[in-house]
Amino acid sequence: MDKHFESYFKAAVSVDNVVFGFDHTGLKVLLIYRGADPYRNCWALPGDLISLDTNLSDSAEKVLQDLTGLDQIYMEQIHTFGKVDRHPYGRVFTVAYFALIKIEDYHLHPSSWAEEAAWFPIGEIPDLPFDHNEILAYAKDQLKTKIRRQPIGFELLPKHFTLTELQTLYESILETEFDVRNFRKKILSMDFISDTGLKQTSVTHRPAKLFKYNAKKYNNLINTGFAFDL
Amino acid sequence: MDKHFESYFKAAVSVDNVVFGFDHTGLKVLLIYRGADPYRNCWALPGDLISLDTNLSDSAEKVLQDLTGLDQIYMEQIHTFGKVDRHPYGRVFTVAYFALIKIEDYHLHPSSWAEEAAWFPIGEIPDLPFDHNEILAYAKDQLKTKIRRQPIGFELLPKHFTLTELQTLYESILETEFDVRNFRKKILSMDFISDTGLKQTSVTHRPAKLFKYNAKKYNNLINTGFAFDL
DNA sequence: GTTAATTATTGTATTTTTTACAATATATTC
DNA sequence: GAATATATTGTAAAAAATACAATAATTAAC
Repeated sequence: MDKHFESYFKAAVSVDNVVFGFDHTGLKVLLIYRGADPYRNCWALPGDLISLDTNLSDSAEKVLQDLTGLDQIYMEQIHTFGKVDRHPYGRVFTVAYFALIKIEDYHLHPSSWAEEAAWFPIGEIPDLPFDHNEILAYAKDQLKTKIRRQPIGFELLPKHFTLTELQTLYESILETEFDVRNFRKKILSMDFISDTGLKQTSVTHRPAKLFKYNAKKYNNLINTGFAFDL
Repeated sequence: MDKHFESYFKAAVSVDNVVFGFDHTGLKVLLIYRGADPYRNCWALPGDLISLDTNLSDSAEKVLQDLTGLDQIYMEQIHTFGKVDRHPYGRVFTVAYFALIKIEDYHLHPSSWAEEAAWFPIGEIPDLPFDHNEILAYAKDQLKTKIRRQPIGFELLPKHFTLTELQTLYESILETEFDVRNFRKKILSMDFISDTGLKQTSVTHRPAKLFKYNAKKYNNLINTGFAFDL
């Protein structure tokens, strides 16, 4: 390698995950309380510097795995942020991912770099270090766009869910309202949500039917030119 | 800074641009003939390592500016590629952008790192170094998705264009066909393509009306909830 | 066990959008 | 002016989106 190249190999790259969860109170983001410098003792997005011997996507998955202990999580790269001064220790580019998890599956697994982890309602995010507020805003925007065109909303719900829960999810994320009858007609006509035959229990009113998302049926559909759109 | 961090600051980051152009023969990509190692004397995507003192987006714009001499080009970050072994000189992450340019505005401005630059039809791309074929495939896919939902097709056409040219552009990129009457009805009903009052000259048949894209009208529309969709 | 309270479920008519389809118009060249 | 080439336009049918409210199933309270 030419001597000329050396000056370029002085950057670091990190991954930052925007982990979304959802419950009856609305959309939530998982933040960690930093236990190490820089910005020790701040709430921040879970993220980490990438080791030179780890692939980019593996790094993002590892951060999430360490944090949640969960496997097979829906994850997608959204954007890379690279302003010169975004990190106090030097030139650090960060690749942001968003992840969708079923909040009920989550149990606290703070990593070496996190003293604590907690869900924050999307409307009550504190000031975050680095450019994490910007990253989060970008991720929220992407989620809104993506959830309308791809069947990823189900990643945020329990395996079995009611149509009311599904509608509430969409209304909450898209910040809009749907007519109950029309929403159900549309969702069911897509034919990849199937009735489980089960019903809610322990509710104090008429129990709703439980449905599940059928990924196989969806995949068959898109091969025939179908496009999910809400 | 803790000694612990030093091992992370040994990566480089580059930008690679997928520059699309369009003429009556179809969609094209701008490749450069590398004049420097590694992969000297290969056709490749135009790109460059990022200096530590340059913002990410500025780097991407500079590569394009050096190459084309053009300003105010439509550009968008698409994805970051970071496999461990993608670069022979060390750990290099690359942030890919796509750019859309009006092919007629382009005049050759090879940079220090490019001996030559040329348009390649999208169907006749040679084997490229690094993971550039993968990046290009990703970019093409993104273009297909994006061009249906945002009025970016106009970035590839001359300022004044005929509806036939516009239709051919969409048919070519989306690899589909539209009915002439329905296409025109739909486009014109959107009301942000305006008749210039001009007509084609030097054609050997009935000359077509020339239209132009009205970005101001489009921006007004989206503020009223309108969503472009083709 | 009847009533109240709470949420779940379902249908239809109207409007809007999409689709399918072919004849006429305007220019040039010979 | 006849031939050639592309541009331009309308209408009917089908499909999708919208607007709108009454009935059903469960638990809790009495």
